[in-house]
Amino acid sequence: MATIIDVAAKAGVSTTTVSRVLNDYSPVNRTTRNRVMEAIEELGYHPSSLAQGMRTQRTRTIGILIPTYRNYWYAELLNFIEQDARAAGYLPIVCTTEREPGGSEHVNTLLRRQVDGIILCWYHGIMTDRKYLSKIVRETPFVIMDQPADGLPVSSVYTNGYQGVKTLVEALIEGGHRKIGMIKYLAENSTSENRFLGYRDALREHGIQLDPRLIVHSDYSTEGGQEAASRLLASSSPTAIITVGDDMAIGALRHCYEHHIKVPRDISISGFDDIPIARTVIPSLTTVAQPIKLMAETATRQVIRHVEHPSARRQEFVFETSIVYRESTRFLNENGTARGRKRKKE
Amino acid sequence: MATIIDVAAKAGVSTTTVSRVLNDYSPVNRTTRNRVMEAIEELGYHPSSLAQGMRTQRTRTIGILIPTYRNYWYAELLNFIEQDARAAGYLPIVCTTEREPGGSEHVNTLLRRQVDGIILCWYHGIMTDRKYLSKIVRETPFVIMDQPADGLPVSSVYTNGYQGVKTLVEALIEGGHRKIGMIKYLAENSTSENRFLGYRDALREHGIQLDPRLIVHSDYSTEGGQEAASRLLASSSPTAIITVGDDMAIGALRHCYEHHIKVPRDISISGFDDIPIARTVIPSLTTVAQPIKLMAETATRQVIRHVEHPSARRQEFVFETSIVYRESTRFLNENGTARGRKRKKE
DNA sequence: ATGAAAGCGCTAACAA
DNA sequence: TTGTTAGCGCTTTCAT
Repeated sequence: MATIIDVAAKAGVSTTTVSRVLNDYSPVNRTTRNRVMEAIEELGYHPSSLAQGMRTQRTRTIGILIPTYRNYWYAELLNFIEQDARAAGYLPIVCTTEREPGGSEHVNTLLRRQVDGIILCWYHGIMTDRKYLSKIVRETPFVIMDQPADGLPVSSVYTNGYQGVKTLVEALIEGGHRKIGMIKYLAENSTSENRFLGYRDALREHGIQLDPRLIVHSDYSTEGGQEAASRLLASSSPTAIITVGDDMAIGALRHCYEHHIKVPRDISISGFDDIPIARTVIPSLTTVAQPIKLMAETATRQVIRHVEHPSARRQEFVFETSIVYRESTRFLNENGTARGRKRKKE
Repeated sequence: MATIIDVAAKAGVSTTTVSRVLNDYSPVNRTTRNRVMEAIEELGYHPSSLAQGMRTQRTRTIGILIPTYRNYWYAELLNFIEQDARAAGYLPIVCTTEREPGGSEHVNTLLRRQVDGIILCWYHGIMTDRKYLSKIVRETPFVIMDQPADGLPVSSVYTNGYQGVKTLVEALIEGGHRKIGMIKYLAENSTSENRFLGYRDALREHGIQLDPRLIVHSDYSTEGGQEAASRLLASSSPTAIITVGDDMAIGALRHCYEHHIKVPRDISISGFDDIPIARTVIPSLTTVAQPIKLMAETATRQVIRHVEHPSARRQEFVFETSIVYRESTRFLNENGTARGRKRKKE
């Protein structure tokens, strides 16, 4: 690979001048500039990001920590983050934490690479080492997604899952459902837990007793959802099942199909996230949608802002959800049907 | 961030010694080593990959070029590649090319970052600039996935899609299907085209005339598949539809559902890839499976091999597919049913 | 067993 | 408008 020295030699100027042309600052004579440009062209020269990073102490990379690529929600998120980061001249470097839930290992990997900032999609088990985390966030701009910052001096971007699920469950109750099953994730995962609390409070406010047999745990996977639905239906007979993730809901659809339980005739099913395939599965999935594009944009913009203005105020961004009613749910009475019809639907 | 100088100062040794401890070469006195380790620990020191990369001209990163994250096949691939790369001490850096099909822009981005090697998932439109590509592959280890190297001095990893589709179509024909629709991608995309040729030859060898109304084009997306199915069924009435990608097949399932065409009773549908959700969709999808884990492993191993042994011979790895029969296809006669039953099934 | 010093490719004071 | 020079943090001869 050609270096700046080669270019300088070829153009008959100093490396400084080449650098000036490259970075387009301070006046450079037109003819000199042209000579340099030509040399760059001919040599197929591209400045080394490594050397630039060493010198400027800025790499124009941001690290992204997600649990896995194998989840439409994160795929979608990455898609938008990459788009926005690129537009701002940054390159995202992604680490998945699925296999090493500790996470601090990955943060180190990113830090060693001198990433300028990190977007952390929290997850159960990850970064439980708060002492470590609270030290790191002082040195590197951080944005936490999916969870509140919880005292850490970082910006955070997440959704009001509590209200989303609560609204959905209220609609189901008003639609005549009383026995509503819940497939959730571990209580330690506050994202899942908040969604669960929305479910609990909706029931409570409608005077419905919480039935432990209607609550089962699972991971966020399709297989997990399928298996959880089987457990749920073995021990109780809900008229509706809600889940804290679309993948699990899709798994539940599959379980019902295999056991000749018609959705939504025999049972209503809903998810959370509104991943792209939610509208394609059969039947299409009622779900609580997060404004993912906006969230990605906010997180990216925010982390870059902190990089470029270290003293910028840390902020918390909480987005509201919207319920998307599709084929997988139905209301059991006139009232519910009527209310359902009034809602956003497709 | 603490530097090696800070560590050296704290431990009362030279930076050379610290480096020796870090890289674990040449004898270092036990007590000295311990002092250094302590200093490293106390300072929370991690060597800068940037500085290491500058000095050694090796960054232990590999660049991955894929069209998009929003496709289960690539998500799956990334998952395995990351796993294998990490195990070998390399960090993958992913660029998606969806929005800039030219691709060379992205290769430059990666090259500037001094990636040690690149895994390129070819795609229609990407890297049509062969002159550029043929220059680059001489400087940086490359592995091309999904396509043959086609004269370029690089290793390649792909599947015999021709044979996979041919076998599937033959089974369908023997199962009584005569009018078989095909949803493919552009002819310029050799991956899609090879799969198409398998279809064409299977028909030809069974004396079935190729009917242009049975062949429609689409992108690799779910929406595209849905829309393509609608076009296909508007102009002809196949008893089966095969596609060159699972996403498109899932879209086709959706189209049929919306138009009360029962799968597989009224029409059989199949995909290609065997993405994880193929077994979950309703009905579950018959598809041509690629040995993705093995392919990811091979590509990763191969690119690292070229990095570490520049003179290593370039190789071509062609994998065979296997047909996974699921619920979305049926045979129209005894013969087909019998043959179908004998096949790998789940 | 340890250290001094050069240099990887670039940028930014400072000088001219 | 252009060039000289120092130095970012590390590794690696070459001495000692």
